[in-house]
Amino acid sequence: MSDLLARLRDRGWRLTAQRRVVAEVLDGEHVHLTADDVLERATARLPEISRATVYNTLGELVLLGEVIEVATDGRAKRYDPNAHRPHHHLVCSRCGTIRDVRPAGDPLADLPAGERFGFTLSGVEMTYRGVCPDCAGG
Amino acid sequence: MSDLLARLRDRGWRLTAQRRVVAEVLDGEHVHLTADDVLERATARLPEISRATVYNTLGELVLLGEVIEVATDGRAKRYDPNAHRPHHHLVCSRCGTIRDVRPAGDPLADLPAGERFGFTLSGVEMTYRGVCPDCAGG
DNA sequence: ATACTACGATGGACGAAGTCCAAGTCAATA
DNA sequence: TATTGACTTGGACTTCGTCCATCGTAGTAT
Ligand SMILES: [Mn+2]
Ligand SMILES: [Mn+2]
Ligand SMILES: [Zn+2]
Ligand SMILES: [Zn+2]
Repeated sequence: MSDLLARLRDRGWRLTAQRRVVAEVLDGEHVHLTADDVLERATARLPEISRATVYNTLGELVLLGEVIEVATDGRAKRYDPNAHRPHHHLVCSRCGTIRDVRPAGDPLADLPAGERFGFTLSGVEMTYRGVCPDCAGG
Repeated sequence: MSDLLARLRDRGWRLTAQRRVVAEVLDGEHVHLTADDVLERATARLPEISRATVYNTLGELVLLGEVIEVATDGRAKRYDPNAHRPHHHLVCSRCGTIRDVRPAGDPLADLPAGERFGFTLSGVEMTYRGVCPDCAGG
């Protein structure tokens, strides 16, 4: 995490209180916050931060490859700091909780040539759906 | 397609000109239109149709399992009439074209128990990304 | 330490996508 | 052909996100 701030400084980022707070809020495992979640938590630490700055900072982190945008539903995008180890997502259909998962196998290789329509493939996103233990009443 | 209208009538649907037109517009292979696309094409056939009716009808078709909602990006949802044979999607990163694809293997089975976090799995969506032949300049 | 300045922050207007509602219309039935 | 409840309509509203003119400040130079 302070690694993150160091990387950003190296890339010429001006280290402002706002950017620091957004980076702090995004720290952790299985973190998939909406921009408004980030704004809310950032505001708790730095009351005068603005919505525009949260969006700006998130957008920059995405461009730098430090954060991944996840769109598991038609609602607000989620921002995922776990950008350095590729993974997929498991989403609870009831409460929306999202977990990071790593399926076995190579899904890219599983797309036969006859099903590629001449595309040059670059990646694949998988969204597993299910019901989490809490929502199943276990 | 007229199968569709028959199924809908059987399920107690009132067969209006608007619903007929929406169903017609959604006919075909590799069809993934936004609600506004549907509205535009429906308006060409039935000028007085309203946006609300397009959304209402699409929503009903989704509930009935006749159409699938596809959210491949953070933009407008796409509506896919190919609901009866399960498939995944291949999306061009440049132009946004979407093709239906059927990867080999069973991606659900590829999620190890240790990666399921106690969830009861119900399905998985895969979005392959790449560049289509047209956009690659071939 | 102080001044400078370009980069970043701000808030509010704007836009895109989608939902909701009260009032009017019409498909199906008798 | 009369009836009626389901369907349609336009517009207001909500949510999510972008844009922009202006202000503030982090980093640098002196
Ligand atoms: Mn994740
Ligand atoms: Mn499809
Ligand atoms: Zn849950
Ligand atoms: Zn393309």
